[in-house]
Amino acid sequence: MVYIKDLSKHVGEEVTLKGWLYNKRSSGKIKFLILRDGTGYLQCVAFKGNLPEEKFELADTFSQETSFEVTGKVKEEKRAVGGYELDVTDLDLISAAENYPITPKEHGVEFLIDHRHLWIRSQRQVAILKIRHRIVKAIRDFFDDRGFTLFDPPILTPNACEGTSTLFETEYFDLGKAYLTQSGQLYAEAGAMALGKVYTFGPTFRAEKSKTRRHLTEFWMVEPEAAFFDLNDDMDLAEEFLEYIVQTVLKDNQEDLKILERDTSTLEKVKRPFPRISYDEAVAILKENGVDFEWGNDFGGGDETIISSKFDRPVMVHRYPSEIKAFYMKRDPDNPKVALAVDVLAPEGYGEIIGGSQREDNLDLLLQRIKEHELPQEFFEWYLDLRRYGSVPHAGFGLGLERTVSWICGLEHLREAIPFPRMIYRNTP
RNA sequence: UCCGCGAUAGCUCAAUGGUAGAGCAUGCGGCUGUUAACCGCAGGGCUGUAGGUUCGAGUCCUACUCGCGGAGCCA
Repeated sequence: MVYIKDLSKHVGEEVTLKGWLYNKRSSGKIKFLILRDGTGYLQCVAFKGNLPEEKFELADTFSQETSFEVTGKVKEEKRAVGGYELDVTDLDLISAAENYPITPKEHGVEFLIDHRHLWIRSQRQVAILKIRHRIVKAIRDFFDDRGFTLFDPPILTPNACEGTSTLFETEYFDLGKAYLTQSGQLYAEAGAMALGKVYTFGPTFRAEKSKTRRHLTEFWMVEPEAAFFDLNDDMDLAEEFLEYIVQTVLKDNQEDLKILERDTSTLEKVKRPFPRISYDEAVAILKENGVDFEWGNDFGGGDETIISSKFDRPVMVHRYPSEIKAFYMKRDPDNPKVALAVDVLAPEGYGEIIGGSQREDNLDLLLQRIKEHELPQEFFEWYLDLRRYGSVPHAGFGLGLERTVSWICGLEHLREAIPFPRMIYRNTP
């Protein structure tokens, strides 16, 4: 048995393939069966007379998504999808598929998402999932090659990490409530004090009732954290990281990007250095564009689009008002009103894909922040220990995997960037 | 939580307040190079639910349910 992606090595040979029927066309004495096997698409041509009569008729009984085995000679054929074609000499049914719900015509998003378990078989979804896989591998390769150690944080946690988001709650035996993690960052900080440079990579959960195309309740996040990094080191890392991911996908997934009809010219521009602007400069941009924006507020989705539209590559916005940022972010010694935080805004309106900061490494200041945010100090004692025993400057960031996939693939909605999206009104299939 | 929009055949959508229609899918027939193939025929509907207005409601009104998008919050 061979796979469609390897057909170039078998031109002229008779081979057997297995897969599913993607589409079928017939014209009397000739039938075209489009086979898909997860690695590609292949037009199988059944000429009457080239295969036993009963096998020729068997093809008529195959409906969309029927699984079957096919044998024939491989030849190059410009007219066919993928550039190769199979002259069928034998054909066998594996299992029938009656009335497959997703037909070759248009469907609404609601119908497709109801049938997500089948929708992922379609060409477009396969391309997205392959790119997602390549991005995940690029992320791991990037950090592994730069001395970062994978460090898995717990998913069940006793408290709200940043004390702001609404979290999913569950009963944890006799210990009361536990929550699904919204970030592995605090644990990553502990890891950085042990291993120097670490990254976490796993699912995170937000119970916010967000009803937008940019939100999921369950999504994947990668969070590097490095000891002895300041904000500039953090931004250097973030831009090298994004450049690597985008250029890797451009190198390895041209076919998939073509299927998605992604305009790759904007992705090709994702090269260092990225523009770095302060929050103040970003506010000035908004005001120049007629937005009535008050210093101290956070940017909304529309604001982010305006700011990012001024640049041809991702833009890093740093030094946000500390009031709107998490308690653990270090304040700028030159201006305590702002935090040493950075958000990276993707181009083309895809918004914030990275949020990061230098962390507060001073015990007394951190204690003060916890009080100001009215957080329960007892839950943070272990975190405060990191400042009690050899505290060092450190920084890190979090990158949302689905937003990154969404941006690189040019998707309309985050729900296509993950195999089984979890949204506020949907947890099936 | 708030603000908009929507719900008609398996799917995508039409239908001035006056007999509920098309394309795709499905079934049958035709075609030796098709590219979401094409041509012909056929089956397929309690118009989201409950009320109301009207001689008459898919269409107008009210409530509800479900969904979609946006705000807030964030990756």
